[in-house]
Amino acid sequence: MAASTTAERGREVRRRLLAAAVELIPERGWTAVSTRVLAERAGVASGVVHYHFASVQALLAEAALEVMRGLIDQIGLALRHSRTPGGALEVMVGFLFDYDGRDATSLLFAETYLAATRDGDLRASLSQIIDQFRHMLADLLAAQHVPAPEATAAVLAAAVDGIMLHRGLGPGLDASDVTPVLHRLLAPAEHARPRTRKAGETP
Amino acid sequence: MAASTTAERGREVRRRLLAAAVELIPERGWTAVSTRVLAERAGVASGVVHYHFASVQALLAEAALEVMRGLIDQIGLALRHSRTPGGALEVMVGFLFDYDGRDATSLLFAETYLAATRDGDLRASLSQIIDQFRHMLADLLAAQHVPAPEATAAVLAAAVDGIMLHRGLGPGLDASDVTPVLHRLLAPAEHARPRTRKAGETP
Amino acid sequence: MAASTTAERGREVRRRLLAAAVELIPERGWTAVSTRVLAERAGVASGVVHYHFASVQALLAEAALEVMRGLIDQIGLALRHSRTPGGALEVMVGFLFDYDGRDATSLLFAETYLAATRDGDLRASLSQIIDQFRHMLADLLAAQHVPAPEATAAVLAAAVDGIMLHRGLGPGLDASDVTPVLHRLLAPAEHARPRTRKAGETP
Amino acid sequence: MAASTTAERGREVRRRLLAAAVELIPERGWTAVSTRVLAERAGVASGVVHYHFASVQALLAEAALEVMRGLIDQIGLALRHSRTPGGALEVMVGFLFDYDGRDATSLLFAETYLAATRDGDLRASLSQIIDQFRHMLADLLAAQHVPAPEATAAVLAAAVDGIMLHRGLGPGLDASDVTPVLHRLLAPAEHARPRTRKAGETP
DNA sequence: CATGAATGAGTTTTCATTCAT
DNA sequence: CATGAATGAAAACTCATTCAT
Repeated sequence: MAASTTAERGREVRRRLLAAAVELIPERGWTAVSTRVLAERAGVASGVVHYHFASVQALLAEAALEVMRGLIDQIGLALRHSRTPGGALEVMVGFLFDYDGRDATSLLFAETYLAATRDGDLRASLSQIIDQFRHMLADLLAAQHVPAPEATAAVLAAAVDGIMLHRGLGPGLDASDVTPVLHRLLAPAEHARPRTRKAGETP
Repeated sequence: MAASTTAERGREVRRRLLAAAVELIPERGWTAVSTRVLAERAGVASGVVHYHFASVQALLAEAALEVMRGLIDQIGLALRHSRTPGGALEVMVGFLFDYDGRDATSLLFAETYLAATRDGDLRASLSQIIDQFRHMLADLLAAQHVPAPEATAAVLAAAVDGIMLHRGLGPGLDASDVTPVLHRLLAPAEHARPRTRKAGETP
Repeated sequence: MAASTTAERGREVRRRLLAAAVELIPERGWTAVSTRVLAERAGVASGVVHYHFASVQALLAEAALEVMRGLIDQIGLALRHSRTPGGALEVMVGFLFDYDGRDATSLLFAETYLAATRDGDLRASLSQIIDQFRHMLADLLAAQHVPAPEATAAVLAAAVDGIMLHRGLGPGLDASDVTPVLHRLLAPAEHARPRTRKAGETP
Repeated sequence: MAASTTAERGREVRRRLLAAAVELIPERGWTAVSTRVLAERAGVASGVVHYHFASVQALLAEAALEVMRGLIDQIGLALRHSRTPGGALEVMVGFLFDYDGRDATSLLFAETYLAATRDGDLRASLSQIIDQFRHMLADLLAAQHVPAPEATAAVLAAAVDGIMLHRGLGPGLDASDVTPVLHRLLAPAEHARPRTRKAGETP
């Protein structure tokens, strides 16, 4: 409202296009999102898409990465409040089971993973996001004395994505079943017989 | 050799089309495999595709499912020879790290998972394959006294697919790092009981 | 007429597209010949263009080269009947002034020359045609004892094209004016003081 | 330096646009020079093009004609210093072989010639430039007693452009081969009179 | 069984030009 | 003077599918 300069309206249109992409990628699938539907959904003329973005691919990538960064930041924030490995896992499982594998967000993730296999730039950006998340999670696990925190974080992150993927195929993976099993990934530290660890040792 | 009846040649053409699809899905992506390209790769006339298959989608689905069934049968066979939970896991990790996440087989899996989110029939078939595999793995784990064998099997299967997906993004997930962490998924029965760990043992 | 097999009708459509290109290149200019106008002029559906040709460029190139080869063959044929250098020149000037620099054929030549500067394949093909013509003309001039036949042929061919180009800009280059001047290109043998030349000597 | 009035900055922008056009016509081809690219290259906003020029065509024409006038003036200046027909020709050949037929200047000439066939105004302007050059050259040839000076000038100018055009197709037209042949165009006056040729002299 | 020509709607992208600011 | 967002038509090209042979 208010000012509405030309530049502001331009930015608003750009934002609408990104929002349209976020809706359309899960609805139709990455490769089926066309200039035409994007423009229609955003309520703009078709030429506008390529005025604001170099290509449809670039628009989709920007939109998808924005959402993924947002969600991962959110998870990161929640994780920072957990104080035990079990707590961290509860947070992640909590997010995971907010989605059922066939909802817009899950599909957006899956579509983006796959699109990344065909687009080097997207792959690089996505890879960076995953890396950041893994490091953050690893730091947390390390602080909670989970052994092999880097590898554990990597496996945990991958497992979560895999579960999301499998849940897309149908029911059969309930939080109540999955959670105790995932807990085992962090368990050794607790279950193992206490032993003395030398300073600086990489667990 | 032999007769080469018309019917036989027909089946041969059908087989060639399926083989072409298996090559092209990873190469170009599910939605980018076209009639023309399929016919070219199979060395047949373009009209043939719709003679043998109801649609391109149907052809792709049949081809992909065949490969997936084949690979999963292979894993099942290998699993049957394992006698400990650790052995079973070695088998799965062995298969997983035969592929690097960007090879034809990994891509075929990923493409098929995603295509299944848009195609009900494909989803049903794929879901059935995964289910079968889960049950088989669960039976195996149950026989080896792994607790919660169904859930463990489900998480393990999902984790393997998730790791495959993440490996597609770039390096950073080596078998040597991943394997010990995955072992924990099966471990609790053993770990729960205090035991002495030898020096240098990887937890 | 008669048989009209599918294949025959296909070839006929292809021919019509080439003919349409030959008309449209001079009419609209090389870069302004679009799929749509080609299909319209040929009386076929738009998709047919890319069924028969890899690209519009490829269609235009094939069409233009065909015409150029045809005309140059015609000139070659006529030249073979000339018995003196003057006669050869009359033939070329005769052809040149059949066109006024703004007719379809002249424009097709000019357009093709220019398109060749942007398309490597076309340049190679056109270059070959010009080379052939130069060699043929050089042989003729050599047989008629014109000194430096290769260079003379090259200059003569270039001059003819240059005159065609300039005639496109407006009047001012009449055959009656141009012909005697062009004759000088062949003249030295006559004008020069007779001298003894060794066999095989390149002047 | 100094004032930098609004008007001055306006003229500067105009100049930058013309310079951009001179670069872009050979780079991309006349018809492929777009408003956006022009504005980008000139470092100005896209709307500016239509503020300073009636159309892109008009901008391109003005830019191209300016360059052509400049080059022809340069040649004219050099010609004025020549005192023999041979000297004049050396000047022209010197300019011609400064370019290889595929350089920016040659392409600009070729592009402009062709654009002129589609644009009446451009054709008129270009025609005038060529005419002026022909008259100037003719006067020079007349002063040096070359017969039929007008026609000779016209053929010479056309031949030079034709050679430029042919050189664009590939190698095969070296200055050392072409020059002696072109000399014949002016030669009759000299050659007609018997003379003694020194050994090694290039005819 | 198989062919391959044809269709026509679909795709992404580029464009000159306009106009409110 | 200049900006830069927007328009809508047009570009080349691809596609699954149909069908006469």
